Amino acid sequence: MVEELNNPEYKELDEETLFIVSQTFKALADPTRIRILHLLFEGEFSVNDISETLQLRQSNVSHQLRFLKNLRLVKYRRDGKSIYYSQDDEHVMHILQQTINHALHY
Amino acid sequence: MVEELNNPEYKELDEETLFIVSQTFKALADPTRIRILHLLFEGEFSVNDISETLQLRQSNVSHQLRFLKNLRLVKYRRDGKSIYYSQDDEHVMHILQQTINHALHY
DNA sequence: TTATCATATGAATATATGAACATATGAGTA
DNA sequence: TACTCATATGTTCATATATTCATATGATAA
Repeated sequence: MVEELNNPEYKELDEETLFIVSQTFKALADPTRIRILHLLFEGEFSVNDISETLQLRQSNVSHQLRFLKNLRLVKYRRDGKSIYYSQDDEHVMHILQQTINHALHY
Repeated sequence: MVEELNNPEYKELDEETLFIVSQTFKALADPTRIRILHLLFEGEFSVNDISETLQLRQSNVSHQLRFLKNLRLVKYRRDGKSIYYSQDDEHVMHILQQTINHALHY
């Protein structure tokens, strides 16, 4: 049997997986997006709600939401003139929650 | 009782937590660092091992390891002329593993 | 149908990041 | 001690990213 430390059979991650994983973490790597997702733990919010609660420019919020929407981390629905955003990826939100808790307790 | 969507009691994350969390995810948000950490699932490797296995410049590996070391995601020990790196944060490595598996199955 | 309001988009800019090269460092060993 | 080798560091460059301002879009309500 071959030694683990010198294992010639090591299988690298394929490029697509690498891309998906890095993109996922990139979404969580920015303080503004973390603040938005953290707010969405509480429920559903319009762009304006988010903008006012977090004191961020409307366009900034909109740009970040587009990013999160492209990765399917959030979903939205229209109600009247407003568009309400909410979380749409349990797995990623769980990881965020875990990591926040981890950070809070150290 | 106040409506959830308009909750005046919402507690934002404090700045330090926000920083730690974003830094942690930043470490995992780059394909090169993911490849290095993924390799470290297999055990302990010298800078040269990593450089050769992953076909990366020595200085690039060294820079990335410093980043990971600053966040205490890896540790090292010297043996002879080489320095061997290994994982040093179970929690983060677990999250990486989870997310890789998640990506692989979708 | 038109006006209005909420949201999205585009362009510009400042900053952050990743990778490369050249070279310094410093422990091990001859 | 002096040399060598593995690793670390400083600098530079190209690219990516976050944010802002100005404006477009498009659905709703008058």
